[in-house]
Amino acid sequence: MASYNRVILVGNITRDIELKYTQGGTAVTDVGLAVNDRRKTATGEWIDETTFVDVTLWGRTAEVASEYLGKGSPILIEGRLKLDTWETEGQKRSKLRVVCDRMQMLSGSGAGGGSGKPRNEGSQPTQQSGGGQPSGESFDQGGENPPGQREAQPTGGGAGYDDPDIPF
Amino acid sequence: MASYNRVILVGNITRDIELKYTQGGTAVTDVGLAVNDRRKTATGEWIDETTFVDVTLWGRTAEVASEYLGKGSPILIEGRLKLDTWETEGQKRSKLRVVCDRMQMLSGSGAGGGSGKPRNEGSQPTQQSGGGQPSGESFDQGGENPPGQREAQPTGGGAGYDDPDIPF
Amino acid sequence: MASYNRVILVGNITRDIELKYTQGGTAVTDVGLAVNDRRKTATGEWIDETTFVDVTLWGRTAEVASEYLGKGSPILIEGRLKLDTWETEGQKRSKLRVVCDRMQMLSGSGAGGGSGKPRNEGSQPTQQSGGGQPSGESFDQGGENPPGQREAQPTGGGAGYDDPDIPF
Amino acid sequence: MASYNRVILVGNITRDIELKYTQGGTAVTDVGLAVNDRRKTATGEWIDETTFVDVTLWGRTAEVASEYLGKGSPILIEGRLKLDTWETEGQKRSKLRVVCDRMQMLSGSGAGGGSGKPRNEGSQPTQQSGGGQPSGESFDQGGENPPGQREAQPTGGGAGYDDPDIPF
DNA sequence: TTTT
DNA sequence: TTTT
Repeated sequence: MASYNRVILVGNITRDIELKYTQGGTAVTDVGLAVNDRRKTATGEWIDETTFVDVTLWGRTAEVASEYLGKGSPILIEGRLKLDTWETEGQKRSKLRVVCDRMQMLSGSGAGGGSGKPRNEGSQPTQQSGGGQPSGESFDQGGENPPGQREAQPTGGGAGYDDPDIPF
Repeated sequence: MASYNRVILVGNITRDIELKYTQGGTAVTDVGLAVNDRRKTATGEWIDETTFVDVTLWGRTAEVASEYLGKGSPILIEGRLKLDTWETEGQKRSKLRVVCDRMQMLSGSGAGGGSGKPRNEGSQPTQQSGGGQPSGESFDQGGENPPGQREAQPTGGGAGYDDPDIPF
Repeated sequence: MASYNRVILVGNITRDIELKYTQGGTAVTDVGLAVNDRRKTATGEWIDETTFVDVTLWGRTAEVASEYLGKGSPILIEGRLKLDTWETEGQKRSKLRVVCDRMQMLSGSGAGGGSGKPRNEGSQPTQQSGGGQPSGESFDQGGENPPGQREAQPTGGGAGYDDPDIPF
Repeated sequence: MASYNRVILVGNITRDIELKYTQGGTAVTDVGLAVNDRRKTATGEWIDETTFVDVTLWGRTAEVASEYLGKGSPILIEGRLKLDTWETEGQKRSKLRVVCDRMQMLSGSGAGGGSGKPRNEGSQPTQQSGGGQPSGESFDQGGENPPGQREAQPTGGGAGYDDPDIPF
């Protein structure tokens, strides 16, 4: 019954970012991430092993990514594993991906493909971006907040499960 | 400029939970956590090393903890390191603690000190509890949500930084 | 160039554990893990979403798992994502899995399907088990060790990349 | 009984690195890390909160850090919390620190204070460095290794718990 | 292909 | 005691 699901990756984006919007107006994008690992074989050689992962960004995080990041950009992703399942020609298929809860750009200011100037239109720059998902109802009754809340960007709307644009 | 701050601990609660409320009505509690580690010394002996950490829970998470958990209860905590600083007798002091973003009870159903029946009054049982901090404004404009949002318990209010009850 | 790859999961084992040995004598097993998550839909309902992941355990960790764990057992896994790739009928296929670096049993002493008595033959009980992979050469020149090393179970041999039993 | 202890930090080094060696010849260093976080206050302002943490690096990781990193260098640290305890003037004191299991430089090649050319003498460059602690005895019986072992730098010796140079 |  |  206990459960926990956390993935933390640092890697490079493998293709330019295509921002989409759900019917409901929520930004989404599927970022390809290459995570390189060096490890030693039995014979003592170092091999490079790359893990390619698809990472789904939602809401403001998706928008920020599409503005500031592109192919090659280094990022840190915090998210969770998610199993997509579908059927093709009567065949059940499934695929693990990562749904991003938090994204952190890692390119130094000045490095290409990274932070600094927006790629597309202007917008308030966001180096660290979390929570593409609106957290539903809030019980905030007085303009007060406990301290310590993470940078949870307001998201630009939301889309229901029945949204035809959402592939999962 | 890049930054990331994540702590994940599994351990046992070292003392019963004292729920407090800030002036603004937000629940808070400081949970003592003992994390045991076994490691081998130079001489090949196994030693048990315990790390004691104070973990701050906010909002609904704090309430859930005080209802269902007590001394000895095993839990998983996801949070971040936070440096408290203060002055005593002209001396600057500081202390690292963990601020909890997510709490997961680990006691099996039926085990003492854990989940199952509430310790105090009734309430909707919550096995996994995240986000004691209200996420501020929501831009949710139409009852739609992107899928994939974590179980973010509604919090019972909020308290500002100037809240005298909040020790940090 | 920077990279990091970390997965932390808590879930339940979905099938009994089949221990295998590589030609070189290393224990391996592929554990099915079900990670349950509750999240809220757009309409405010709670849905249960389960992520099924295959987790590869090596060496002593695999042996410990096969001795003490079975279908239903709750465990915590620390590992990394790994992309398996192969070809079937001229079709490139790939699949993400998790390779376990560390395993932690979560069943309370007394709970079924968990720690406590070995499932099969006897062996020194190991609650937390890490590092199925021998770390290769050691430069340890004096029988001394820095403190703080994690419980790295001795592994039962090793198998090279060319080992025909290893599927990746 | 179950336990887990994991810390993952990205931040900037706050002071130049002083490499020390234990009596046994193991390299050690205590790195100051500043982890910056932005969060929103009750009144909607963004505040910057910095968490200062001491991180202990051992063995090859310590050496690599002292060669390639300095004040300001961005790094990712994977480690565990450790409670140091001591007594001053009859007063029990304690302090949480992080013991590093893995270090990843994050400065782009070319960025100052980071990777690229060694700071001091030459050495094989190591971007990602893990495991300052020798893993103790190995049961490797045939020169074979299972695949998938992480880049575990050979460590430069080891030091026992009774080593007077080791402050914990 | 699945666990609580 | 502090970094960007």
